[in-house]
Amino acid sequence: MTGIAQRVAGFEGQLRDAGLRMTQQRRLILRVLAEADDHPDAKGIFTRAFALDPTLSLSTVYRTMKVLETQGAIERHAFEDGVSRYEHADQEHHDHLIDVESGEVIEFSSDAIEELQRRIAAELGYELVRHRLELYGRKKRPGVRGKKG
Amino acid sequence: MTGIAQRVAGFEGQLRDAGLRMTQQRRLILRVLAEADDHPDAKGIFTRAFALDPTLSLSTVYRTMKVLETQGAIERHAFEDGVSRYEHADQEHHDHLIDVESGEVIEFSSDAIEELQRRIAAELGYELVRHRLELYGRKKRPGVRGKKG
DNA sequence: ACGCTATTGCAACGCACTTGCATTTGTCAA
DNA sequence: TTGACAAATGCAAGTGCGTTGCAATAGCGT
Repeated sequence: MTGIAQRVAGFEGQLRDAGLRMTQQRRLILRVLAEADDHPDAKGIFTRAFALDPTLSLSTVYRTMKVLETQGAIERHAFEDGVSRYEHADQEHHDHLIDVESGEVIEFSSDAIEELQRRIAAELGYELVRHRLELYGRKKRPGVRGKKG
Repeated sequence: MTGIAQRVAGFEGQLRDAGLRMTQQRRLILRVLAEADDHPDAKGIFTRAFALDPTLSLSTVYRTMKVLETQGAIERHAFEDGVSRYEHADQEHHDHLIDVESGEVIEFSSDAIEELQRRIAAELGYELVRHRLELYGRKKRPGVRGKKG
């Protein structure tokens, strides 16, 4: 895993190249994101960041998320409830499985499914640009399999 | 294809069994949905239905969509823009490919991808409950293939 | 240190969707 | 048919997430 400090520093240069500024607020939000191992929404990010700097405002979070997304520093997802959730983007492409009972989000990736999607699009006469795949599942209890359980 | 009239009549019985009423508004919305071959949102359905009966209100459309979904008469999807789109449910399961240029929605289904998803979930220790799969693609121009085109 | 302008906080706004309430209207029983 | 009761409707107000106009603040190059 890359260190948080390096990540933030690296992003600072990226911003500067785009003529943007590395503000206290952006640094703070970036840190919260880097420390997150889940998929928080704007309010969640705000809450965590606000605890560290109570002058932060929610609209700054929204604006910052937009900047970060444009810069490719984070990825935005909207699961079933429709609210935008974020994760930092310094990782391999992956899709998500959501536990329908707990709401827990599990990441996974499958070359087979990526390839299959590309092929399906091709068969329909399309070049695949991107996709959205979410699996919703229920945890299997080990030892219970089949109707006769 | 099933006739619209039968579909509406069939649904009427379904409603009655659930202790609900077949009102003029529901009949009207059902007809609009049956005649739609696209994936309209609530406002789109309202516009089409309003043209046939200008006493209809938008909140009735929203409420009716909820009833229809609960009864399993329609399916709700939310693509990238987040607004809910609807289609009648008397068809096989399918996923969607969205043309990123025109917004056109193409339906497709693939047993291979269904099976693969089930397997992936199983490998993570989950039983697949449902999924959401959307492909976003760009129309391939015939005769242009590869970089040297 | 200075000045330009990006960025911020705040409050107001936009949009999709929901809801409280008084009124209308299916439906079922007589 | 008619009557009555609960379900459904229209309207307007309310939610919730996200955006935006504006005046004040603060990065950053000089």
